[in-house]
Amino acid sequence: MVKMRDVAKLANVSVATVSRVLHNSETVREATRKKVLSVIEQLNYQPNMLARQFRRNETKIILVVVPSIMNTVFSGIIEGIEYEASKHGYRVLLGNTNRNVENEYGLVELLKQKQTDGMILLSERMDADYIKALSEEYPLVLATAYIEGLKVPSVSIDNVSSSRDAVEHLINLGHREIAHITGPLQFAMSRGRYKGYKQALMQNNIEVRNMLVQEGDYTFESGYNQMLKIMAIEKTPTAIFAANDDMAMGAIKAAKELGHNVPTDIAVVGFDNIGFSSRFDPALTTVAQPLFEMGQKSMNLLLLQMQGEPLVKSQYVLECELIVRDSCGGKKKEKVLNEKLTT
Amino acid sequence: MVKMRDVAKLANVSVATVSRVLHNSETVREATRKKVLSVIEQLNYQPNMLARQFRRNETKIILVVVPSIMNTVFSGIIEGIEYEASKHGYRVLLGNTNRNVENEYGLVELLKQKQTDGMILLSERMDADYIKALSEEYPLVLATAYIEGLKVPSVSIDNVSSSRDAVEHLINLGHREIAHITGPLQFAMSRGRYKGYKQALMQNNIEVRNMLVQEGDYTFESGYNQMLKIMAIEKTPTAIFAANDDMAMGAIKAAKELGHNVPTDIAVVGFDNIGFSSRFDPALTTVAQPLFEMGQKSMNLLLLQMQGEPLVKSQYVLECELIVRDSCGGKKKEKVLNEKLTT
DNA sequence: CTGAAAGCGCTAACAG
DNA sequence: CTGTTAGCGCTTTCAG
Repeated sequence: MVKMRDVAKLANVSVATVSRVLHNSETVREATRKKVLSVIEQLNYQPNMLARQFRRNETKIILVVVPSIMNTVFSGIIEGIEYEASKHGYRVLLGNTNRNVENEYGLVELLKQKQTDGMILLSERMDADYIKALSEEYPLVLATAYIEGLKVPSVSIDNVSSSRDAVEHLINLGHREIAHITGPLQFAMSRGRYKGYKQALMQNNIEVRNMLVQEGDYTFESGYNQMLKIMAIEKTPTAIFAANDDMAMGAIKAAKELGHNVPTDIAVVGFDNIGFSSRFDPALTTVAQPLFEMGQKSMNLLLLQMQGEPLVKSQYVLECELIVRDSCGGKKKEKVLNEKLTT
Repeated sequence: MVKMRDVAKLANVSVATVSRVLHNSETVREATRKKVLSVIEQLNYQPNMLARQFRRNETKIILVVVPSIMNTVFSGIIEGIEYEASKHGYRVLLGNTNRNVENEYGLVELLKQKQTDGMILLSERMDADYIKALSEEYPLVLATAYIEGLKVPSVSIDNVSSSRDAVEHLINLGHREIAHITGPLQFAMSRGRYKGYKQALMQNNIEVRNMLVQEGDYTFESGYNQMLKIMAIEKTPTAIFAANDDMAMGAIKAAKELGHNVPTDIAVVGFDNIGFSSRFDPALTTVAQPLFEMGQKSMNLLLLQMQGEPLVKSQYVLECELIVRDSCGGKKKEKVLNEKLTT
């Protein structure tokens, strides 16, 4: 392996000069720089990054911890992170936890051992106090997840108000019997979306009926199953608000199987605007999170920390947008495929 | 930052001994080991991995280059890779290229600069000769992709025979007018699947009609558009074989919009068995790749290379399986949700 | 503008 | 079984 010494020797300069050339230091005579560069080319010299990282004690790599890589919500955020990171000379690597906390703790080691300069967490499985402590010692940002009460730098959405908006849309369409399929209620996110649902009903003087609220686990199957349960009760609802798109689609599948038409018999609204929601039949009305922007914001927050800046504001909440498609009957059936679809 | 010297000093031993304890060397007296370990705990010592990596010239990290993270095919393979990697003390990091060759070349730098011990490529965008040269110098495995003629270690499926099987299934159901929506034909994968389609027809004395073959680009939209084209020709087909599930679903959407029923009017078969294929309406008949196994195999091939073993066999082709669901009418409509769905 | 030299923290001979 | 010590390749003062 050709190293800096070899370059220096052949170029008749010192290793220090080679190093300077490599870092575009201003204090190198043009002729010297040219000579060094040509020798670098000639020898096909590649700096040993391990040595550099060791010496500088930084890697220029940031780690994004994802609970699952096959989820368009995460990939959307990651795109924003990558965009912003590359602008600032950082490389993004992903650590997949497969929704396993153990793996999450394992990846944190990379941070502690300085193998990555900073970390963005796209989940909230780890112990809150642990995360808090970690964030005091290392550059860390929570995206989507947000720990109530803890001042850990984070970027999230307002689950409550965006759910409220979604449900209000249904109310405005004339629905009064609206069911809700929640996510697991141990997650703040699920509770937030549930809360928004209740607020919308209450603000419109609609009674919240417990029977109409069923807890799913964010999977398609749970949406399907909870929908069957909901449709088995005496006074069936005319609309469903599911806490995510997967469950919304499961619910629609169940409704169809029971012989109901969506949206004419039952209107459905989801949450997340996953890639498939526009392709589903019927195309799903859903709440879109500003994923790219969340990624950017997270990365910026992380950069500030890595630069040692004091964070004036460390918790950001971004706006969601309700995407009205066919599943809620809120707009006339029109030609599909007229919006940009992501795969 | 507490370092080995600090531990050594407090434990009254040399740094060498601390290092030995850290590496479970047998040649340390139990008492000494205990003492060192307790001091490590007491000081909350974390070895500086950058130093270790630099010194040992290895990172124990392998990099998986993915063209897109929101693709269940890739995530399936990655799971297999991770499973096998962790068994052998390696950590897996993902590099997302967003289907951009530039990014791919950029990630290769990590390998060249020794920031990762090996690399698994889940794509084939880079120049074949470049990959070949790279693989001669560094541990490298191609998964799914496979470069015709080049002896780069790879794990793939037989696109030709698995497509042939899929199309033969349609033929066995009585179809003789079978259309094919291909992927971009500059990819060997697309050509392979196309070839399998033709072989199936020819082996059954069915004429291959050019009009029935349309080139898509693996997106849902292209499946939709090509299907519209296909259904516009005079003698419309009774079955469609799409080169992937996304296009198959797009085709089904088009068929539905044209007033055709799937599968009674038109049977559809896809390829990949992506997560959504079982949830689609109708559930999609498709070719499942042995993703997990492919991941395992790739990682094993990589491990052999990293251990400097000579590869006796470097190219592996694994078997696919045809999953018969509702979209081809090949089995009676039955209760859904009876198979394990992945999200 | 350039060179000499001192390490960064750890590992691995080698010597005891 | 344990300690001493020489670097790994690079960056970065400090002199010149």
